[in-house]
Amino acid sequence: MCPLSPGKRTGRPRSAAADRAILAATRAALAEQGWGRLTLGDVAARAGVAKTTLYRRWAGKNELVVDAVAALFEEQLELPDLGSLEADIQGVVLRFAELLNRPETRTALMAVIAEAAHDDALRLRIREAIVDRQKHLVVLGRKRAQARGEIPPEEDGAAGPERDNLIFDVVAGAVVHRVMVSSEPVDEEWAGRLAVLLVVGLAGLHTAQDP
Amino acid sequence: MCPLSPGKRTGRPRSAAADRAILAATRAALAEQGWGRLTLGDVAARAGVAKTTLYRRWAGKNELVVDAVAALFEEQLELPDLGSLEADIQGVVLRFAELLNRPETRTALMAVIAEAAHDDALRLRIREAIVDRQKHLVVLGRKRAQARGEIPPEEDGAAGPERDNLIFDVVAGAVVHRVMVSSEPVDEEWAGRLAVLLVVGLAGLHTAQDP
Amino acid sequence: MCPLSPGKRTGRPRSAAADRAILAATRAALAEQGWGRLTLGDVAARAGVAKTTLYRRWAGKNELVVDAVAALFEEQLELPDLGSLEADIQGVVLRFAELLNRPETRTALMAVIAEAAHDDALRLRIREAIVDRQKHLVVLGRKRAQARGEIPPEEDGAAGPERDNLIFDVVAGAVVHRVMVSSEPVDEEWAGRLAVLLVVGLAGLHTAQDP
Amino acid sequence: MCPLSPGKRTGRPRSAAADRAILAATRAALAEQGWGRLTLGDVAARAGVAKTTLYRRWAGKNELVVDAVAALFEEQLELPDLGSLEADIQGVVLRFAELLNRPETRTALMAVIAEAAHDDALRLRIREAIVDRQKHLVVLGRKRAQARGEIPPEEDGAAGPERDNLIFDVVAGAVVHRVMVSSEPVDEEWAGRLAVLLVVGLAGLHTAQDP
DNA sequence: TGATAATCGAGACGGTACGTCCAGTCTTCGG
DNA sequence: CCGAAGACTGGACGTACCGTCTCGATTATCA
Repeated sequence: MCPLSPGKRTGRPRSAAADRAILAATRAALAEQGWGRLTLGDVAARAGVAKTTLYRRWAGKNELVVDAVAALFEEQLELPDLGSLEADIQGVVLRFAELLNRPETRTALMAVIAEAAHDDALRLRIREAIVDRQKHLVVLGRKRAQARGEIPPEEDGAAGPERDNLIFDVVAGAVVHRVMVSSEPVDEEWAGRLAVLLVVGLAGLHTAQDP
Repeated sequence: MCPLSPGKRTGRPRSAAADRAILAATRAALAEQGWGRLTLGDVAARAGVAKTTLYRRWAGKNELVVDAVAALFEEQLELPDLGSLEADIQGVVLRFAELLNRPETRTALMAVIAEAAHDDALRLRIREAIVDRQKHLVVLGRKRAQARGEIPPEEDGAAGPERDNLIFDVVAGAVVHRVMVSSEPVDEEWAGRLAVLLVVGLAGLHTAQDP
Repeated sequence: MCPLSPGKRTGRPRSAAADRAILAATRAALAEQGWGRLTLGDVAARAGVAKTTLYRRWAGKNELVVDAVAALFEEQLELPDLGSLEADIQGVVLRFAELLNRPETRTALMAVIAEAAHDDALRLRIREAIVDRQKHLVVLGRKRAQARGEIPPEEDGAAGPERDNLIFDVVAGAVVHRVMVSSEPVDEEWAGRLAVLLVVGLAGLHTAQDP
Repeated sequence: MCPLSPGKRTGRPRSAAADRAILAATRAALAEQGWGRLTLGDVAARAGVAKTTLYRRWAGKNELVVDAVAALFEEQLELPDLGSLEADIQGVVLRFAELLNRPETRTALMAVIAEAAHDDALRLRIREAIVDRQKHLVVLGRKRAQARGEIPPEEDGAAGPERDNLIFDVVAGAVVHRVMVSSEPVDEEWAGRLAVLLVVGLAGLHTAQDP
């Protein structure tokens, strides 16, 4: 997630403040203009930095924006323990939606995902910086539910992780789609319905798979 | 889904052939170059049309691409009648995933959604041209299932449409997320699991709501 | 100087009013925008006429403007008989300068001359429509002066017409240069000095040629 | 006569070579294509320079062409010392006519003058870059003639400069008119006649003014 | 009284150039 | 060596006109 490796040790050292200013400026510009109108010249100007400095540290728009966005996800997402699987899901859905409604995240996340559609390296970078952190929450939630006895303990085999992935895609996908495409609010009611759907459906998956 | 409204009746009428050629050229260019390298000049040249003609009908890249992609959804997305709700869902999921794996759709859809994050008019256009058509499938699927007796008939109230919207966001969101973010294949097995999750979870929603 | 030949006799006849409106609109637009920003679309709009109508009658910008300008010179220039060659010259210089100070003439005349720099047909058209009419004044003025006995009568040979041409170029050229390039006023004083210069110089030419 | 003022001192300095290449390319393109077909894109390409560079230094076609042509006047127009006022005038007239017969000058000079008819800034630029240099020749010629005793020494008052201006407008105007409008050759004979007219007329002006 | 024919308005069409903007690189100065 | 400033090439942008065309609607003369 860091800029291009500095590597050398002689000469004037790079300003760490500049790095922070650039990333902040990137987020601000992105929120205002969107990906398509985001210009590196504008970012540099906002950060009070020369374009040269910017290009010395990042290879291009994509890399810069991914780094800028990754910081947003760094500490925002954690799984609250609300006593039941259904409540936990509802809680994390609400948190995630809240994150997606902040204009900087809203624009930035979709922009990098879109750009990743034809850029494998960028996709990998997104996975490491953002997605894997989220996916971890699913595993954690499942383990808690198993500990509570809400769902049966892990059977050995590929079915478990596959189920985790399905849950992850459903939760993240549904929230993103609701917010970005349907552009309707993710409130407690909607989140509750999604949670019910998942908990009940998840039980159905278990019985369907190992009868 | 159509270009900017003509509205008048005098003067030389717009060539319908040009419309078709432009949309086809847009899809071809999109598949070859990707969103970032797509130039309207190139599209015009491929379509054998002047740039002016293109700008006379669409306000910009985004609007053009939405219309170009919408046509794909029109012809590709229909609900197969496979005998059961679960099979129907599985079928439409597979079709949708196939559509999302085409390079033109893959690249275009996410890019316009990202751009729509800060452009209300574009979001509206996407909704009309693409999303509403997809949502119609959900309604159709529910009615078929009710006719088959798989789910209880419509109760009056807001709960029905809300449930449709939830289903829609879950199906579309999960497929998009699986393909674009997790970048893992949507095969029959995954689609089957998602279908089970939904059918079972949907039943749970009914019992949870009107016990 | 007229529009393209109609030639036929059946069908709807061309509107004579349109012709006048177009020429007037051309002069107006030319005065406001200058040659470089003069657009035929604008002329058509001002004249309340379709572009088609305009192109049906004139082959292009040049032809249209020459015709539009020629009308200005049609009846504006005549030689006042003020009793002496010097006074006549002063008078015609003042009239010509006044014509050149009207914004429509100012812009239009120079524009067509400039365009004629690389268009022989246009130069010919200008000569016939505008220049020859002016040159006639020189001949007329000389004859009057000879009748008054101010200058010796015509000797046979090429020297006479050559001298007329010189006078013509000097008078017309000096006025145009004063107005357009030096952009200083052509007042009675300046016109008077030019007249003296010419009358005295002209006498010098006679004695220099036939001693 | 120079491009837009730079003013600052930091950053990469402007390439002087680019300036020369652009002006040369402008003259070449002008000679080949004429004013109407002169394209700034073409000029840039000929000069091996990006269009941006061109627009960074000149505000438009007119300004660029004025500067490009001004260089020609700089090197071509000087006053030969041929021993007498009459011979000097004849000489400079022939040189000026030769300059006006070059296709690049012919086309360019009239076009910018025409455009200046409704553009004060452009008129000023022409004056500074071209006209004042020519006018200087008149002053120089008069001083030489006074030194030779051909015309009386300067009397104090406004009459002197006014007379210079008259001479200037007559010489420049007559030559331009002969070449551009009458389109007849400026040969030694014609130039000689003009010189006689001026020298004799000039003397007449002196006696008419201070008898 | 129609038929025929050229006109009219409106405005879309293929083109060409425009002048602007941005990406990414390079060059200079100063710290 | 770093950083700010800013000029550089290159290429797409969206706009403006050009001169042509295709319409439907007039308006004349000829049959």
